[in-house]
Amino acid sequence: MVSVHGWALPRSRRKEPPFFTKSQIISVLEQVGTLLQLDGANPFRVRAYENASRSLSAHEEDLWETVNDGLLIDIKGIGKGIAGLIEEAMKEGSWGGLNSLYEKVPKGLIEMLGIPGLGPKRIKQFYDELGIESIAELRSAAEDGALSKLPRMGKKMEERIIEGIELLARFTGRRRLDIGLLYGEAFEGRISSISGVQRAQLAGSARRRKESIGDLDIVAAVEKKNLEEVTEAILAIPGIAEVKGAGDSKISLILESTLFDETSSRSMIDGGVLAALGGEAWEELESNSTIDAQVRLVPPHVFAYTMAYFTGSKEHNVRMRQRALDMGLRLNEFGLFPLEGLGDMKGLEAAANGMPAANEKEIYQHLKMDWVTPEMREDMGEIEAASAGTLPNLLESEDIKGALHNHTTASDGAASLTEMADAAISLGWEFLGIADHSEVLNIGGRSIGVPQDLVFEQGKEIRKLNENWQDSETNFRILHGSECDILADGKLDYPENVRRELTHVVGSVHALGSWKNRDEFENTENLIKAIEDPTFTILGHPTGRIIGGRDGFPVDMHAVLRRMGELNSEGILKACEINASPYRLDLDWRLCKYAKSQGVPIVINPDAHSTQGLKDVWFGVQIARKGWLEANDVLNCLSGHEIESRMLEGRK
DNA sequence: GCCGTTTTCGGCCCGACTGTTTTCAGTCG
Repeated sequence: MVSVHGWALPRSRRKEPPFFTKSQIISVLEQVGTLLQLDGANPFRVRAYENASRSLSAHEEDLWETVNDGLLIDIKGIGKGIAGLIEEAMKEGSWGGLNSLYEKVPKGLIEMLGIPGLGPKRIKQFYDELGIESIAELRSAAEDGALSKLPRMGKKMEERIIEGIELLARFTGRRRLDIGLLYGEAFEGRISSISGVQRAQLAGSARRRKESIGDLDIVAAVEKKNLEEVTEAILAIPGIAEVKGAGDSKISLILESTLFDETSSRSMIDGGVLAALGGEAWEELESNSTIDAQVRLVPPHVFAYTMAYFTGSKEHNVRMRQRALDMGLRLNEFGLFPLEGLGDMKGLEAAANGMPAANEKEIYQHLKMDWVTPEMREDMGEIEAASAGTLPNLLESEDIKGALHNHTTASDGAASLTEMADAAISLGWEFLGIADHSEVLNIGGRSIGVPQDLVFEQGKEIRKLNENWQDSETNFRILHGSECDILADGKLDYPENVRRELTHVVGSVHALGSWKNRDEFENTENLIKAIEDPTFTILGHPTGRIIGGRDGFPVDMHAVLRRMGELNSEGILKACEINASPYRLDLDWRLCKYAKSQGVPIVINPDAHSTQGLKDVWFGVQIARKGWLEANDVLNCLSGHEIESRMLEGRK
């Protein structure tokens, strides 16, 4: 659902420039794109704003510096018009002509965009012709039959709109990666086992391991003669709540959790994903969830092309097609063919005359590129790297030898120190970092932090366990850390002598309230202040976001990572966590490459509150791969011995 | 609105599905 909250031009609380932050400008540009659509603007002008917003998010430098250096228009996608807008906003604090655009478009129109099947054109038509400004008005107009009197509208559209409004109310939007993968893999398994399906594979954002998934895409290779019976078999799979459409090549439906009722469905899920899922995910599945899914049925010889196409991302595909065009070729979901000489042939007919590809690798080869792993297909530089042969050698799950941020019963964990250690050993790890909450933390009025004297007790217990393992020649050790609260003023919890007792300090913000009510400049300053504390080693869940739950606090992560990079270059270890819980996945993958470029080491931390929770590391690895990270960039790949000395030596 | 080994105009990715039509517009991914 498109949230109307925040759909207004921001007002600056600052007395001097820069009056707005980069993230505020990014969000305004994106909103302007949507508002222009609803205003009936030229679609290419709309796209220009969307592109500008996107390229600004990818822009790694300090925006205020870029503006002052006059380098704004050097950013691809930002021309004279939008550059002027940004400059005025940052320097003068005003938004020029945008005010009238924001006033002109009623907020209810934005909400209507969330209704499936309704887009800007029809919403504008309803507004212009019938004065409809809200979902409630739209509903009554549909029920009264007023909509069907408009051109190219009929009874069916009215029904679809009413259904869409109900769906919007029920369906809360995107699913977390863990939930999406669970559905996706179970459904993929079901379809694969249908006779007549040569192969079926999950594509889309689930295959790209996005942190949240809007809907599932599954591609199935089916001979034409089997199409009918396969379609029938797919529609008979248990767990289909609703069929939204079914054509010759595409079936759209809504899945619900009864898909998992039979154990055979569960057994079809990939071991890695299944193992990584705790009981909570299952409970959530049982309770409420549904997810949209699309199945694409294609002839086996074009399967690779269709997989590439529906894996996306949209942005990656646009670049791929552009590259094909530059080589005089047309790329689509059926194949790759010369622009000339095909006459009016289209789609599958044309594919018969195209360049064959048995797998995705061959498609990329045709375009003179290395194969790009699905996680990286986001147009974040992978097109250029694949063309130049400089793609990174990504981190693998097998490279992980431990993790540094986990909880025990000393704070809010469910398992004891020895239970957590045993679980880590059975995963084949060489080390486990314990980082229970610091003293100040209480949740719901109940203190869950570890009091100072117990920190010293925990240290003794850990030293004893480590000695035992050493004596028995077990290659395993516990690293004694703390997840130390970063207070609102940028100071760390615990007196310094307590923090000095520890091998590592994971500094995290928990009292989000005061951080969310402050502006980005102040938050960035306070976060950097905390990081500069000599005892601080790892930045835990940097923004505090909960996927599908709440946004993080506003902070300029580029600036934070730049400062961390400077300190690392002085030989002081300041690492950044990728919190691997599927609820967080924070540091965001979009920032990993930048962290790496600044020389900031990454630690993938499951933030486990139980033995099962350790397996969340798998999700962190997916996100690290999505962020271009290699084993060298990730501290989890050090041996137990190396990590301990790295932590101790890095502290100055 | 942006962009240019086709630079100041004329493009801007491509196809399926649906519902409305009798050739196509809107939406979606």
